Amino acid sequence: MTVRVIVPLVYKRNLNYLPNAMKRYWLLKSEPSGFSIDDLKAEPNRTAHWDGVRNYQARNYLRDEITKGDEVFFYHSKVDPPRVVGSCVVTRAGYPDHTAFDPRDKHHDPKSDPTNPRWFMVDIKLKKIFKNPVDLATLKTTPGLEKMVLTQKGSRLSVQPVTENEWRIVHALAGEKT
DNA sequence: GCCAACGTTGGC
DNA sequence: GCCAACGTTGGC
Repeated sequence: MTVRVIVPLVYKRNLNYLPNAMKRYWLLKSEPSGFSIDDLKAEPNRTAHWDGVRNYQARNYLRDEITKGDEVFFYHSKVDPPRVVGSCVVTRAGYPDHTAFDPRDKHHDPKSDPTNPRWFMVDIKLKKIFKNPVDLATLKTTPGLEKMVLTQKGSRLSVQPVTENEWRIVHALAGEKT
């Protein structure tokens, strides 16, 4: 009898190398005029790839940190009021953003090529559209969210980490269960 | 639509 | 490697 043991050899995360490593939390910004949470809802299997990020810090999170099973807030920017509108789960960890290779694409980047991709994306699946979205002004005045990346002055990172406590507080503000 | 805050580029 | 100029983000 042959017993096969499949051992994952490489984990994307340097620090959390156990299979049951605690999941982490993130926030993704999108202008709803381009891609809204309702657009995500309309996608097959309510799942989409998060393409078009062209900022190195955000890219590093997408490529190196965010992994399957992590949870993310969906945030609508450039609307009044800007607000957290729902939550999603990551269904695929970082992989090359193919839109960078396409000369006809809005986000084309000739410096990224398939043999050495510069930009990455993840897949997310819609979990919940909040009945009561949480607007930025509320986040900025809520105790416990003083250090949240989103509430910092001048913060414009479109992919950002969220602590577990921030995750809980924002859900409480939305009247949602975590 | 304005513009402050950021991030990137490129001359030197 | 500095930093001025430029481009972008995103609240307001």
